[in-house]
Amino acid sequence: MTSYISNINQYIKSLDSDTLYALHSISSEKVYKKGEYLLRQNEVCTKSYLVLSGISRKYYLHDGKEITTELFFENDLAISFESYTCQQPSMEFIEALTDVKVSITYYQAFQAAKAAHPKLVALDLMLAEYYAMWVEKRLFQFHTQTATERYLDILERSPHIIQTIPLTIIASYLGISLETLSRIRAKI
Amino acid sequence: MTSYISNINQYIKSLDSDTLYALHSISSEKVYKKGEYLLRQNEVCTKSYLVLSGISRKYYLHDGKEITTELFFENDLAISFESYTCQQPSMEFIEALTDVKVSITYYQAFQAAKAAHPKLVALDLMLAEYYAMWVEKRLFQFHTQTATERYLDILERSPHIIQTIPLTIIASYLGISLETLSRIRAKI
DNA sequence: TCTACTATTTGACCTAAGTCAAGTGTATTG
DNA sequence: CAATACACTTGACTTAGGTCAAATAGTAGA
Repeated sequence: MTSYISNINQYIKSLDSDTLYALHSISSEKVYKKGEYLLRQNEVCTKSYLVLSGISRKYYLHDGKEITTELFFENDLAISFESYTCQQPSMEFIEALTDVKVSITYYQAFQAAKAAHPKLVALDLMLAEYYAMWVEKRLFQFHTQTATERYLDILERSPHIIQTIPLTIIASYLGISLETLSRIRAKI
Repeated sequence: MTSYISNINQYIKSLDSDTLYALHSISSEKVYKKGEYLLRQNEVCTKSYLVLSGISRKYYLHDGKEITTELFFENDLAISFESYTCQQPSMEFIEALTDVKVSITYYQAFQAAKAAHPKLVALDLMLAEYYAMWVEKRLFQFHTQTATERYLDILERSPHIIQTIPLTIIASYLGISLETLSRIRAKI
């Protein structure tokens, strides 16, 4: 599954220049300042954001607490999946944790491009498959790993996360309280 | 998201007869007896199973315990998603909980059909999107609901599950121990 | 019907993680 | 520099749910 991203990249590289041009022509760059929102709750996610630089996160509120569902780094595609797919109001927020440069593509424009360039449908499929596998893996981790194991996993796989992001957000991404995360860190 | 299934069904109905025929011509029916396996761990999920009748489940083993990840009823598409998508060995088993009649479509045949009938790529995309939203929702429930709430949710939404399926399996689907489920039931 | 299983319940105790509250440290800014 | 805020830690206590073990149902076959 990890290699699936390289599949996607290979597929993009293999696209004819006509299709690639169609894709580029509907994308535009934008910079969000740290703390700004790319998407707010109840808004419809009408755009996808390909992160060019910086870090952002997706979260929702539950009982007044923030539950971080995804962290977006360079080359990640930041959307609220259900809101984007169904073009319905989003439960989730997407927030810039640092200054973030993104390439924006509107849902409608991409749909039109898919109609004109069928190869983009296959690309969309690969992206949806990748996301489904990613969520499956996250669910799997919550079932099989303790909080400590999940923390160590991040620490090993993506140490840059720990350096850059406040512990409150890491804790909420790990599905634990800030205090518990602090204790886990003290033990190690 | 619930309505997304009807989107998919509408889309299937809207397909031209040529595409529909291509789809039907690569599918075949089969019956699995209660207790038989549609897929075993380490096998590659080379087929998709559209459940026509009966119930089956998908699970994996962790520390000797079975973790049920999905229950399949009539009209559900039973696959091990990552194994099917990447054509890699599966972590998961798919087991018939009752006698199950399925419509089988081979991965390779479906890929070929997609190449010949581009509208099937869009169908595949919708199915992947639906699954991604389904897994997202399940993750969301594990984050926001207690075991009792999750049980009540099933009880309300799909009471037939509780009647037909042994509690051990329901407990493992809810992510709790059999004993805890029994206590939850005693309280209500 | 009796036996042997399997399914479910109940009890006693344990543990990971949450909650509330009170620190300490470290920025940032007026 | 003081002051306010933010980031993190630590302590004391609570709780949901797990584990192990034993007791009851149910149920299918000899």
